[in-house]
Amino acid sequence: MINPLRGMRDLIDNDSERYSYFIEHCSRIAKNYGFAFIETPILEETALFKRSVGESSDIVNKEMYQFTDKGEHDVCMRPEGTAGVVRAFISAKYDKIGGVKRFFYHGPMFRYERPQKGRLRQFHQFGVESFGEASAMEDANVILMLVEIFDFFGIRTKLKLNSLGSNESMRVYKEKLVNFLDATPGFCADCLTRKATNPIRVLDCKDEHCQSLLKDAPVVLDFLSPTCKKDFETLQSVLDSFQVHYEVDTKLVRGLDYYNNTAFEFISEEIGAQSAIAGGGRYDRLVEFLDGKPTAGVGFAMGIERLMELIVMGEQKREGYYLAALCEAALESVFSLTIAKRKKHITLTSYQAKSLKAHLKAADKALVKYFVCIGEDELKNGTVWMKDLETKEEQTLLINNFKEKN
RNA sequence: GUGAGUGUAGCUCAGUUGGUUAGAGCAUCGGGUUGUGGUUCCGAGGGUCGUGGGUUCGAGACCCAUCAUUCACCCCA
Repeated sequence: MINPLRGMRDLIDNDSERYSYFIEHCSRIAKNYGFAFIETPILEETALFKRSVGESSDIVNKEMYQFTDKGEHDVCMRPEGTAGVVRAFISAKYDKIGGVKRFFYHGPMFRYERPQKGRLRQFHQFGVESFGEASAMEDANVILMLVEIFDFFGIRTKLKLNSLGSNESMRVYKEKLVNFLDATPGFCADCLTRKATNPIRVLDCKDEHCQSLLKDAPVVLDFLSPTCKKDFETLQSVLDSFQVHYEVDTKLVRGLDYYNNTAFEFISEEIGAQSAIAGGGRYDRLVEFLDGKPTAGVGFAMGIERLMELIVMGEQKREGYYLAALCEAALESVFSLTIAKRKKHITLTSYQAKSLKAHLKAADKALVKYFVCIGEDELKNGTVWMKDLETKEEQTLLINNFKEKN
């Protein structure tokens, strides 16, 4: 028997239903917010991710499904969605045209990691990217959209918010932080390596001792320029006005290099250690990184598998017909009735003549609303016998009347 | 990449200190005399006990290896 690869799962039965339910309503909400569907290739040039996600990130360093294809191209299965959408934005020359463009996407992402609860090698994200709108109102806009999505699905979340500032202020901040780390002994081994590779990652170390040492560390927000500071205040006041609860967490840093200013993360406490269910922020320099004209950008991505654990589906209601033959002679007309009924309704049938009881059992299990059968009596009279499996009402009607019935 | 736990029927699991033909519940299928489902009663099918080696008169139980899986670290959605 061939099993799926490690960390890869089939979307089947209950899961596939929840998946399409999730996509359906996220798409609807995204469209209402002015976003249009985009689908980009799963396979891209490796350079795209190296330049956008960043060489210092673990995603690029050790988690990419990277290989050389038959044409000797260095390619990679996308580990996240933003890079591809930005590339598509530039490929379509929208950076040159200017104006505002908003996209939403969903689909599989690939990271070669050790699987655990809420973490797969092939997983799915739903995300949005907004281009050309520099106002902090747009940051608020995408956050409000997430809030609406979580409200719709009845998912309880916590929102964490931070501002990373501009490129320059971040550079100054990192310097100060490294100075602080150098002057403070006692950080764990992981933190010491982070200090060299990506010092701001020290801030979200889970080690309690490290966290206590960080009490006196410099804080990003203190380094913001007046405009960045004002933008962050605007964002907060909009969220306040919509009664969106959030916590400013100056230790929130994102693992991807392209973020500036607003960074945010939605957390759930009900799904294990991998608690981030959505994350995003502003990336005003990313289009430029990928050879486009400087264009403001902001977006987010949600981890669909993590969210699916939190979605409770309502009870399935009965729907459609089950047509059955009680004797061999009725099989033909049952089948042609079935085909006719399918023009308008979900219609199931069985190709075998069986006892009424056996058919009723099957119809019941299939959760149809109406059971319809033809046996010897009906055949003789040109009728069908119909039972509503919810109300238990029964009736006999002429075949033609049944055909025309809605 | 690191650490710990778990692999017995489609699913959830029993299986005594190693001892005959490996069990239950659920699910599936069939039946309970006349053409009535979800709740009942009876019956049936379904297992190379993850795989490979070893210890033993004898292994589902013990040992080693291997694979898979789960959880956590790392990291992230």
